[in-house]
Amino acid sequence: MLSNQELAALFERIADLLEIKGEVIYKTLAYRRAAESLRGSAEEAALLANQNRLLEIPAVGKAIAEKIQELLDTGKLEFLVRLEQEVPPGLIELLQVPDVGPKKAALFWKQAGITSLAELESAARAGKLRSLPGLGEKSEGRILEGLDALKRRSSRRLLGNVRPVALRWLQWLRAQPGVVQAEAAGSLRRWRATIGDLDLVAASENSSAVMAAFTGHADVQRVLGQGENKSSVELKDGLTMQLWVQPPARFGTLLQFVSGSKDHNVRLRELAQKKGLSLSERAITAAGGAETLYAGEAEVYAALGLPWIPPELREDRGEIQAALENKLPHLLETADIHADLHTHTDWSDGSVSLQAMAEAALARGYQVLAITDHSVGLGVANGLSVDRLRAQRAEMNAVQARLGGRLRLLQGSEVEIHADGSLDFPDEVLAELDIVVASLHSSLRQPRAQVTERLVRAMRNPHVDIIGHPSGRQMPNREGADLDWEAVLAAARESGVALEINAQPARMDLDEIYARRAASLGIPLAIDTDAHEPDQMGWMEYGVSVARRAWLGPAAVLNTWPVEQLLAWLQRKR
DNA sequence: GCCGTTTTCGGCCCGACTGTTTTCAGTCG
Repeated sequence: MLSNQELAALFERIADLLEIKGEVIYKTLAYRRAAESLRGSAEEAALLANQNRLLEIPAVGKAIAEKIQELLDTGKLEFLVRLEQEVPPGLIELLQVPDVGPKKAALFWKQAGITSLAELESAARAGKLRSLPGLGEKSEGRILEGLDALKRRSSRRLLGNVRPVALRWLQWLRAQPGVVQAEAAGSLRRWRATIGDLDLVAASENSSAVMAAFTGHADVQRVLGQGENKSSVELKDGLTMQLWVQPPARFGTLLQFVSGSKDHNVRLRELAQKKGLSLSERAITAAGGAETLYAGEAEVYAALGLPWIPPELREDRGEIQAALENKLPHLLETADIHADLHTHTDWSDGSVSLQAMAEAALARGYQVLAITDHSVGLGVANGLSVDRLRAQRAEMNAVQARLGGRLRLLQGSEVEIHADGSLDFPDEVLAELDIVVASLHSSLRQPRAQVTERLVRAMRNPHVDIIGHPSGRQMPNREGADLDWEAVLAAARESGVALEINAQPARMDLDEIYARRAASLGIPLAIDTDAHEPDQMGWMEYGVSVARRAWLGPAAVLNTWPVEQLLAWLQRKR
């Protein structure tokens, strides 16, 4: 059974091959849009196909729907098989090289017989590229540098790793002479879980001085490009970074443009066009050619008849339509959170005492803290036996007595879900706890039916309150379990269990797609840091960002609820 | 290939930067 992600990858592949083949650009664009739309859809195409509803997927029309159906029915696609006979699939990897696009890939193939990265590299080293039409020595050199960069470059990086770097650069940028204003934009501003390049924007009347300081910065390894409005560098650790500069009067359109996403911007520009306007990073231009400049981003949206759209929503997942109808959601904010329901102490694999975690929660202004150390089955994490669990309750009571009414402690467990779906503690032990988070940590690679049934069985245990990091993914390397999400969500709704948005930057699990779908089904969500030390409680903002990208407001999230309501919910099945 | 109260046919975002091309094509975001 092909997942939406797998289908999307196949349509991207088709788009790449068509582009190299020289197909009209709008056809390849249609495949890419369909792929992106599948990625953003929580409803599995397989399910929609059964209900004859494939055409409901945005950007999927008759031709692509038929191809999805064929892929689901047969696991193959005749159209793609033929395409791969026409265009060598090895050419697709050439597109990863900076400065190599479909036209050059086709040129290398047709005029030099190159069909792989290895062949491209040996041709470049032998000086055979410079004689191709439209290329010279410099192009050949850039391609060699690009091949090197490709080897150094790891995949996308975690938001949690890049964000601190970005904030330091922003501080540096704001301190440069002539810089009036600066922001981090791009996927960082949209809080995507992973980041490719880092995009910074600045307002200045003296862009060349700012650009010179940027490209001359001590951390820069290599300058990839330098102009008046835009420069691009590779840092010593391999991260690539862009800086865009416009005068302060144009900062609004610049910030809007660089924040993306690309698809959001395309939609916005189409909307502008319908109004007879042309939107760019420099201005909004009327049909007659008269420019209007915008210093602020909200005014750009206003000029198009829209309320300001929070960056987290700018993924072309219906936000422009919602804005047009004045139906944008009121989004959750970190300040709405006053509980963390999944944390660890030195009773298991956390690094500090229960008392220290409680103080950290107080320092954040929380009203509720759940301590959920691991259960005995997770031996590597020093999981608690039943005896130790009961001993921990005694310590918790003592700490609670010292805290008085300032913070409500909940004794919980992050209880292992065994490979068969049974739990690591017997029911009578779970019944003693204030809160139970059940999680998968092992045997994540079980077949779909098995791992789904396992999770469903755990949810049906009447003592389970929350499913922790439901997919089990760990970015960038470990994929989540191959779950049948519709079955998981149906079981969650039926059993009254909440699903976690785990805020660890490497997890961010549920992701925004399934969090949005879960909330639309009325399933409560819990945003938890899974902190193993006090500082990690600061990860809450990453969890909140997932919720915002999922269009969630405070009401959808357990840890914003008034304490009495939360406690009542925890008692719901007892 | 998709899509539509300005269209079921004829559109489909816009500009910066680079290299090679003497006026522009390719790539990128």
